[in-house]
Amino acid sequence: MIDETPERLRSLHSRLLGLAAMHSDRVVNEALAGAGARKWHYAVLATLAEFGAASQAQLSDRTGIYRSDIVAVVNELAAAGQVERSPNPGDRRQNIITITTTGRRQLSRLDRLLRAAQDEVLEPLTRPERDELGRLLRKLVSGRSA
Amino acid sequence: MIDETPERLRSLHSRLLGLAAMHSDRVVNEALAGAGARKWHYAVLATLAEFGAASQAQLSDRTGIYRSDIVAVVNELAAAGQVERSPNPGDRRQNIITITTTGRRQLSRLDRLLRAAQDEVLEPLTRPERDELGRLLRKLVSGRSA
DNA sequence: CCGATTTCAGGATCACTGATATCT
DNA sequence: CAGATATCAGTGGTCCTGAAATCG
Repeated sequence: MIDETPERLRSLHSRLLGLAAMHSDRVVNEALAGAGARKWHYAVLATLAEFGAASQAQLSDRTGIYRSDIVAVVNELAAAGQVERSPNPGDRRQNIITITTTGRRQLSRLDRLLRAAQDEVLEPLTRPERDELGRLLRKLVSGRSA
Repeated sequence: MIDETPERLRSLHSRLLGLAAMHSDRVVNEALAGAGARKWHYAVLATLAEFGAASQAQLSDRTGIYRSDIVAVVNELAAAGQVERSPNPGDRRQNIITITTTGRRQLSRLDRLLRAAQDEVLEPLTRPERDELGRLLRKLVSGRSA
C-alpha cells in the first residue's frame, strides 16, 4: 500500500481542497439524486423558503448561481410543480418566483437527505474538528459571499 | 453589507468546501495560465520528475487524472516539447513518457507560480491554521489517494 | 480467452462569456 | 439614453462511461 502520489502534489493545499470538495460534492449529489434534485435546486428552494418570493436576479445573488443558469433551474423546478413563475405587474422585466406546497415538501425531503450526506462526509472528523474546519473554510472564503 | 445567503446554505460544510475549492482553483489556474499550463500539466510534470519515466496508465494512477483524459494532457505537453512519448519495446501496448530538459525548466517555473498561488489562497490563515486545515482535509479524504 | 493499455467519442455538471429583446 | 432583467447560444474544464484496437 505505497502512496504513489508525488510529494509536490501531496503537500498542496489547493489539491487537498479540490479532493475534499469533489468527494463531498459526489456524496451530496448522490443523496439529492434520490429525490430527483441537484444542489442548485436545493439552494433555490431554501432561498425561497427563507427570504420569500423573489426575482431570478435576486435568486442569483442569494444562491451564487450564475444569472444565465438560473433560468434552467427555475424551469426544472416549475416543471416539477415546486415553484411558480409569474410576471411582476409592477416591473414587467421581472418574473416572481414563488415556492409551492409541493416545493416545501420537497425542501423538507432534501433537508433530510442533505443532513445525512453532511454526516457521511464529516464522519472522519470529531465534532470540534468539524467546527474548526468550518471556521477555517469560512475564514478562507471570507468576503466572498460565503 | 447584509449577507443575503440563507442560513441553510451558510451552515453547509459541503458548500464551504465547494466555495473554497472553487476560489483556490481559480487562483491556481490563473497563476499557471501565466506559463501556458493547467494543473494537470503540473501534476504530470511533477510526477515524471519525482518517479521518473512512466507509462500513461502509471501517470493516471499517480496523478488521479482519468485514463481517458491522460492522452490529451500528454499530447499537449509533447507538443510543447516538455515530455517525449516513445513506445516501450518491452511491452508494445505501452508508451513511455519522459520529461525533457524543457519540461524540467517549465516545472521549476510552475513550482514558483504555484507556491505564490498557495500563499495567496492561504493568506487569510496563520501558519498553524494552515497546518490544521491541511490535517483536517487529509483526514477527510483519507483512504482516497490523498 | 482473459486482462491491460491506449485511444476516441460522448455525456453531464458547472463556471463563465456574450448577445439579444424587453422594460425602467 | 443608461441600466437592469430574463433568456438563449455556446465555450471550456473536469469527471465519468463505454467501446474499439492492440498486445501480453
